[in-house]
Amino acid sequence: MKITAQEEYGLRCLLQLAQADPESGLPVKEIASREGLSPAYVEKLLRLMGKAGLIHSIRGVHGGYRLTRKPTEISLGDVVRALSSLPSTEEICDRHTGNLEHCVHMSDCSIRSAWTTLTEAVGRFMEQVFIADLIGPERTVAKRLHARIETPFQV
Amino acid sequence: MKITAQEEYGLRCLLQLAQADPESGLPVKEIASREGLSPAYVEKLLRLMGKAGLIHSIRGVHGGYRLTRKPTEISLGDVVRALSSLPSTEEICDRHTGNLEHCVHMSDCSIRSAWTTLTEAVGRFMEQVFIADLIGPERTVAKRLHARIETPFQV
DNA sequence: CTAATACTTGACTAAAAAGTCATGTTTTCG
DNA sequence: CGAAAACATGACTTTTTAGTCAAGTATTAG
Repeated sequence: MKITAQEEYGLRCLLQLAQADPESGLPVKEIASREGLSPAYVEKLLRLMGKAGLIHSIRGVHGGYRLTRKPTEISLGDVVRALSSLPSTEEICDRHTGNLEHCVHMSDCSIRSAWTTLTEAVGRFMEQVFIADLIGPERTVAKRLHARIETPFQV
Repeated sequence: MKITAQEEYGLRCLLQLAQADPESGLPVKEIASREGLSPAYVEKLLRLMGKAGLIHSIRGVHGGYRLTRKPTEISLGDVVRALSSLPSTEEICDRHTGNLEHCVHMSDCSIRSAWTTLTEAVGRFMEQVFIADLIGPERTVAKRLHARIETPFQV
């Protein structure tokens, strides 16, 4: 259970766009150099987010990428879904069938309860956090997230 | 952000041990056939959990694997750590440095706040759930987890 | 003491994810 | 109209993760 490379780098690229002038857009090269990534890789990440409708591009000399929506209207969940996927219980059950066609625990699976509980909580978090919330100094952002989502997983 | 195959299958194998007679232990072959996995793969998963000290084995004709601790004393976090790792913020920052030696956001990273918040919540969940909690019918387990962890990520 | 059961290990292969490359298209500046 | 800037894309290579294999060692029943 980890944050994947695509999720991490894709989010960073999107955040660059969110912080750039919304009128002019940002060229791939510029994003790549700001993040220390190869332009080819940044293209690929932007492509994924473009397919998901989060960004669009303008070709030609003064081209570049821009957000299609405001940073207040793009959730962390939107971004992660574009780049890989949020964990979903169905996916786990469908993919992890071992050597058989169906999972042996199909009808009654206690592990499913655990993943569902976890998965739903992670999903809720990701839908409540917006790109706009992630702009600013680290401390400020941390406070903002904690204020928004009080006592996550309270005991 | 997903549950990995190793985490899923490893947990299933451990749960088989938790449900088996603690005196006699369970042979690899038996676990494999109950879960629809290859014996070779089950060996590998058990090896990982053995290294983490969660289980131990007895060789010979009446051998097999057993838990070293009671199911009430093994957390979901213990299992996931043995099989892959819980997401940790340091790991993300160390591994995702792009083409550079250090991450460009080293000194001040707002994304780190988001991953830290999420990561800590997931970690708390995993430490609060024990293998013993996962034994029983799906509905029962679901209720148990929800009762234990009220309104996770409350709005 | 030997055959059968069962764990042990390191090296191997296969599949998926991450990241790159080459080639092409669009737009604008001079 | 070129040349340059910048996006577009499919195929490719590399790396990581998943899963298998072969050749062991330990234990016990007979």
